Amino acid sequence: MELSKNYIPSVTEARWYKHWTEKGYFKSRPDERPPYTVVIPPPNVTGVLHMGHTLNETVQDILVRKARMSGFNACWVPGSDHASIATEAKVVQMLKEKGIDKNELSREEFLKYAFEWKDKYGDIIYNQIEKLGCSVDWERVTFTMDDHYYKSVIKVFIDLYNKGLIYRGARMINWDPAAKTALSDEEVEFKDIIGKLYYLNYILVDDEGQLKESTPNSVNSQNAAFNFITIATQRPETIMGDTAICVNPNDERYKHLKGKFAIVPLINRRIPIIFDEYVDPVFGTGALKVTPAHDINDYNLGLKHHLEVVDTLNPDGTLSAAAQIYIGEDRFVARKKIIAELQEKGFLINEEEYASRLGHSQRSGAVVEPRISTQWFVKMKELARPALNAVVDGEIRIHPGDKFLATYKYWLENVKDWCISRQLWWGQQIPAWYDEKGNYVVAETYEAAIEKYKEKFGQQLTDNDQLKQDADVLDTWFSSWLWPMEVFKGISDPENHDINYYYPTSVLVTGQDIIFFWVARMIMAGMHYRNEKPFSDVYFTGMVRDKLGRKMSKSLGNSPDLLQLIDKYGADAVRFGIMISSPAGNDLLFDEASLEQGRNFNNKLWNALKLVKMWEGRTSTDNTTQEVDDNWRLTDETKLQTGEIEDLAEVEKSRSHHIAIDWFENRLNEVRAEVEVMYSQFKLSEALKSIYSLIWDDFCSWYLEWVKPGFEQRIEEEVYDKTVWFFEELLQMLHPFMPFISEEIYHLLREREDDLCVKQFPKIEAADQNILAAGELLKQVISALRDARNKNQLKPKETIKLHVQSANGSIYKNIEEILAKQINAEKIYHVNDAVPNAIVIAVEKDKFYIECENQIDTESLKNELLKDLQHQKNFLQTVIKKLGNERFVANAKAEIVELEKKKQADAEARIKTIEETLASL
RNA sequence: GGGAGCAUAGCUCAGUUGGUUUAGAGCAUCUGCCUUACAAGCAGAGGGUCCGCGGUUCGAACCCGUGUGCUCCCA
Repeated sequence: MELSKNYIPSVTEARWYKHWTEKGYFKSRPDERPPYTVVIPPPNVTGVLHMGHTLNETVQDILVRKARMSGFNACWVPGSDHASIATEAKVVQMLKEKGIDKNELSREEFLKYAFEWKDKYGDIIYNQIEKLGCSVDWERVTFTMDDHYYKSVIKVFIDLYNKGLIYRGARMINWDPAAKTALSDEEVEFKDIIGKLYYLNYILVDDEGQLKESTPNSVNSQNAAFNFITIATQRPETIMGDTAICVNPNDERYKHLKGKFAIVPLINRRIPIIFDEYVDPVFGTGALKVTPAHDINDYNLGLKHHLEVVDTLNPDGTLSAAAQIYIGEDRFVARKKIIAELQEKGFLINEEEYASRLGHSQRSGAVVEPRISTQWFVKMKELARPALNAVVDGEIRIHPGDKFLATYKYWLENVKDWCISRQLWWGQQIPAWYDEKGNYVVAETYEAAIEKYKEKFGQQLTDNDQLKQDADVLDTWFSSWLWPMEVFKGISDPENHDINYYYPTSVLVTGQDIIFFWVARMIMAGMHYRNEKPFSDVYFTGMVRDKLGRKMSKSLGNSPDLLQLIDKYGADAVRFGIMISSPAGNDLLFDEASLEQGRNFNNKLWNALKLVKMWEGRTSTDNTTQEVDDNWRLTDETKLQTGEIEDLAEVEKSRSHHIAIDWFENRLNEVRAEVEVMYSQFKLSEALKSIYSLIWDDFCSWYLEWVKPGFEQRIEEEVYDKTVWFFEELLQMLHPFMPFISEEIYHLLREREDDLCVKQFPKIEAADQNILAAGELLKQVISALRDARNKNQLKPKETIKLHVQSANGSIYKNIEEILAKQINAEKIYHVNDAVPNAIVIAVEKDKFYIECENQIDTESLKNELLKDLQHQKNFLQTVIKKLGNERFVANAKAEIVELEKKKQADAEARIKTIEETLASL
């Protein structure tokens, strides 16, 4: 079979994904194996997968594939989220472009458009998940608005309401004037701004001071007929909502104002001066205007002092009739006009810059208004306690823990009630039913509501129109917090087989930005409804940034298109690129260069395949070592004794191949163990690096070169078989990270029935440290000799004669063949004395002499050796100093002292070698 | 304002209970190679005041204090 020059991902990827799904490898049904369950953090249906998702899905796929290959019944549930606010905004926008006004549609008509939208974008997302190679169970796709899901959300709402954990009430909430809905505290993002502090004069009047017709509604600084109190405010446009001025009771400046009143500029409302320690006398003028309808702190003050609440804003952010002036104008426009008027009329006496933070809606970006509004809330305190304990007690482990544990704890310990109603249509409609007077009952259906109403209010309703359902829907997170349960129908059918088998799930992989929105609340819901954690481990990935460290955003245009990347580099390379630069929990700086590295790695694997395939038909069975037996690793000496082989010289020739095989097998075991530890610590990037290096450096650069037969030469069958086997093992290790190419090469290496995708990992054998050390020494010697060739300008094609002077010459005799091949030596001699007129190299205790025709630059050789000598002597010095320190010898552990002694001996031996080498020059 | 985290090679990061041959990797850089798997490659090299200062210790990249700089969360 002819293999292409380079690996071409596009063809193989589609073919293998189809094969895997046809074979049903990703399908999971409960069985006797232990489950490994992962639920996808549902991407919302508003868009396409961005690089953050790509990282996230890749991490999950690696964990799931690894589990599937390690004896677990792996189940990865895909799905998507209806994303109430975001989707509704997009649908409204889409309708607008079609010339349709949402307000002219009925709820049902609007939802029809929304579901069309969902089908379109849901499919785009699923297509991308597939292209990326994600091994999700496609028969378990769940959407948060699916019928069973919808019903379970309603069921939970009713249940929590009946338990008194959900209530309805008028509270200060965050209002999004663009989306015209309430938001939860978590949906508000604060941004630093440079605002202004405006100093305003309010005219003071006595308590009986009814405003007379003649009272001016302007003051001039020259006009001294009035007394004033000066307040400082950031929001002069809210003065029409002022219902008091508050000062600190201990503030001497204002003590005389007890019982006095002030007049709100422009609208002439008379408001009391109140006293409360809440006010900081140092801030501004020490006098605070109180606007209960538009500030949470003012609202609390208002409750305490029984102040009137005047809401001067409409839901869309324009001024309401209650504002009396600039009615219907946008809050920001009105603000400018009010400032101008205040200035003109002399009320504004000063303004200064002021650093502040302004709340923005996470979804619409609009500046959020604090607003009194009647909404539905979840009482969080009671739900929070078990969720806190689950993490604090270590039942749920967070990775990386040190970073997020404190954040998690703080939030739960200071949790506030959760506003869950949204003034939208896209979502689960709140199951509350009202009569004309506003009395309500909570029930699943209209019929049930009628019954409930009768019970609660003792009234028989005769006419169907008498109860109306709440028009609002629930916060999307109020549905997502049930995700790990309801994807297995754990809420709608709590005792079913699936939920009992798959729950709790194994690991949740998600972004750290939704720790409160989602993670904490899922734990609450899980603890409440199943009395069991929803997952054992939480793995937080970092944020994907561009290579300059900037957040990826549409406006910067620095967010690449996933499908284009896959087209250009292949899915494996994308997965490789994003994982190799993704240290656990840290932000990753995305650079296409790492995808290129992934593509190059594909190619390296491909070429290794080509090399091995070249040997396929060239195996030789004409050798004493042809029989591969279980004891093939026994030393030849042992075999001699047992009579298995009769003559050592006979096997000498293949000896070096055995060393290569021996070494690589142990190296494989060593890395397998390392990778296993990294998996358990979620250090996936590190694991990939280890596998990458094992394949590229150890397998391709060293092992394959060591066993490579000469031009037109045959390869021993045992060596060939072992090589193919090693290759397979490497592909298996790589498979969770790069599933497509590993499967492809696995099948090209050898005709076979099975698939790598579900091949089970072997038991990890311990690595023999002595063999590993021998391999390292060989590599070290080869590198040193190649370096010497380089430095002495020996062309790669020029052959050399190598003389080895070692007290332990047999070591080098055994690896002579490899050594000669690797440094292009035509002949290797073993000597007992220095060889004159040669390039000398000292490695550990051994000396090497390169005999060649070039003029030898003794001077630079000498310098090189002197430099090394100095280094060794300095090192020896520090060791001797340490050992000479009585307190070190007395206090340090015995093995540490022993180690230092060994260091000393080794350094002394190296120094001796170098000195002898120098003497021979 | 409160809290958390980080600072190691040009860049991105490892570095285990403080002792692992006077600090490692990948990428980038430099040198030499079109060597019959691979130039998307091969061989080799250079590169560090472990942020500054002080302390604990026989011994500190690691522990403590402090300063500086960056990032994030919360009000």
